[in-house]
Amino acid sequence: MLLTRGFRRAAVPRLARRDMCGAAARRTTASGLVAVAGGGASFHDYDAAITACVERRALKQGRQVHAHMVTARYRPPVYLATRLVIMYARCCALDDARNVLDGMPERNVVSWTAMISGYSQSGRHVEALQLFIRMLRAGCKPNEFTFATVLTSCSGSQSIHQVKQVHSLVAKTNFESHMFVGSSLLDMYAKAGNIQEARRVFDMLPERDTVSCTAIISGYAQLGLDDEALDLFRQLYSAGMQCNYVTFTTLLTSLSGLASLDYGKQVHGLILRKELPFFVVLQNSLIDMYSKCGKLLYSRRVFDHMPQRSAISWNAMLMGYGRHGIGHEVVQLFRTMTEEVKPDSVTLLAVLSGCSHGGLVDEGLDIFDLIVKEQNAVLSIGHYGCVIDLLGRSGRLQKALDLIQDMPFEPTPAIWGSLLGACRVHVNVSVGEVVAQKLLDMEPGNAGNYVILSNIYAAAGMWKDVFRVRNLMLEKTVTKEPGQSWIILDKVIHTFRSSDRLHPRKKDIDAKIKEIYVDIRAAGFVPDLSCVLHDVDDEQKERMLLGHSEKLAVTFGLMNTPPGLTIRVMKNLRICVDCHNFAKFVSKVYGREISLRDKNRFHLLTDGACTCGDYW
DNA sequence: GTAGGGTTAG
Repeated sequence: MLLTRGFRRAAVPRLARRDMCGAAARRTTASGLVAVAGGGASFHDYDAAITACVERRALKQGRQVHAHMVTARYRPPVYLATRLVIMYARCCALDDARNVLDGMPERNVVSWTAMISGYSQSGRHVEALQLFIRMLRAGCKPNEFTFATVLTSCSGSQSIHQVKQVHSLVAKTNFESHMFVGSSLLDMYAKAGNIQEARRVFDMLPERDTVSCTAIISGYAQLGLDDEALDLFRQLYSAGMQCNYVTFTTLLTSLSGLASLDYGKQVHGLILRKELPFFVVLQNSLIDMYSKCGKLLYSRRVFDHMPQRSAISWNAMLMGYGRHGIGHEVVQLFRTMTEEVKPDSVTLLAVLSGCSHGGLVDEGLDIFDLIVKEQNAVLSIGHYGCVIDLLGRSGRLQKALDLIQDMPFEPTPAIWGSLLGACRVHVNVSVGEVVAQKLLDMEPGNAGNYVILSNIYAAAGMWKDVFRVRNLMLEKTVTKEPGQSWIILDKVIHTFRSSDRLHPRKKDIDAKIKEIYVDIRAAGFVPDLSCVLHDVDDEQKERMLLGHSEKLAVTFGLMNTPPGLTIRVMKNLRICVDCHNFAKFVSKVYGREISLRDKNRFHLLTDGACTCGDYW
């Protein structure tokens, strides 16, 4: 039989077979398949041919082998039919795989699992789970392979109630402590947001490998528990964990969140020393990490040295420039990008938001028009949000309002919020009132909206309305996500919350902040009392403003770093107007550069001015 | 024979 010419399977040890099949396949598929057309092939011929197709993801040849079986009226035994399912599934021909599976008179656990895995790997998680249920109904007992696959689909489909059911099945069959099943299981819990349960599964694993360790670290990272992710990494690393590029990629995500430049550099060094082969994903993480740590030049260095880049690499770099308010670099890099790679929807988002943050209104709008016209791009509400931001920033508030009403999405509070912010900057009462009304209806408990509306009235000198709105606000119960700021000194993270009493050097900080206050008031600083949401007298408001977390962090930085060094402070929310102004004065009076990273962007404050141009 | 963790944006 020419199909497997020069290759005798029985003589080959099992372990070597896979490679031999590959080699045999390369030698035989092209000529062998043609030669086989006339004669009857045996089990071994079919097996070798299918194996070759699986290895090479050769769908066309696979179909030929399958067709050959049909014409030869060869009824494949369970083993061979299963191999066909695997072949089709690996080649992403899921419907063909399913046809073979459905046509099988008998199925075993491998056939079912291969099909489930096919669905799972193509992201068709619901179908994967449905098939798993059919498998159980058919009386087939799942094994560790099945569970590892099904659990992946559980995290993918985010069906919380199925999670528990599958888990209890896993526990019943004693696969909970199987390495693959266990890491799938903990990953599933982590992705469902239940990190405690994920940790419990992880702690119960009798053995741990790189994947299970990475999975649990990634669990913390995905939930934004960056501190915990870093801690756990350090713990596992000193206990001898082996890292690979996925581990580092995950870890870098958390370091980006923390903006921990020192650790970031250290991990980068670790990666270089390991002499890992080139991975685009890992380099992308490095670009993002340096950009979120405020070191855009390092990002660019990584970017420039990449032998290959994906769209994500470009996007990460574009977002970096945008985050730092360097609009012209965004536009320039975008132009270079279009010569090399096809931009995707995230690219457009990056460019638009970059133009907005960098103040390049017309450029941003031009690019938007161009892309919409030329590329028939699929636009998300995020894209509209950016354009509304651009229009708002340039003062074209009515146009922005029209766009909100015309766009094919229901506007979200974030969309209205961005326009309301623009109304405050450009003091537009008429549009502001319309927008605010929408927002107050949608989220009556959000104090921020009342504050901005009252600020608009105040800027327009409409004091009666100011009081009306503030009274309205006090009637509603308001909850706010607690703001916190942090600064990293000597690899120690110092976190501050508003009016924090927990820091061990609280007294020193208080004394220093009062000293600063005197200095900057003398230089012309005026506190913005409208930033205080509570109904208290002005003196109390001033005191509360001084308790804001970003001021505490900046003060702590001023106390503990030598002159000339940039003070780098991070905040989990958008920075407050009064604190922004405070930082401006500090930068001027003390001649210190201050870098403030808020939820959306960097503010680099030098000599009393900020790179955001006071619009954020 | 079938299996687990990862990058930009939100």
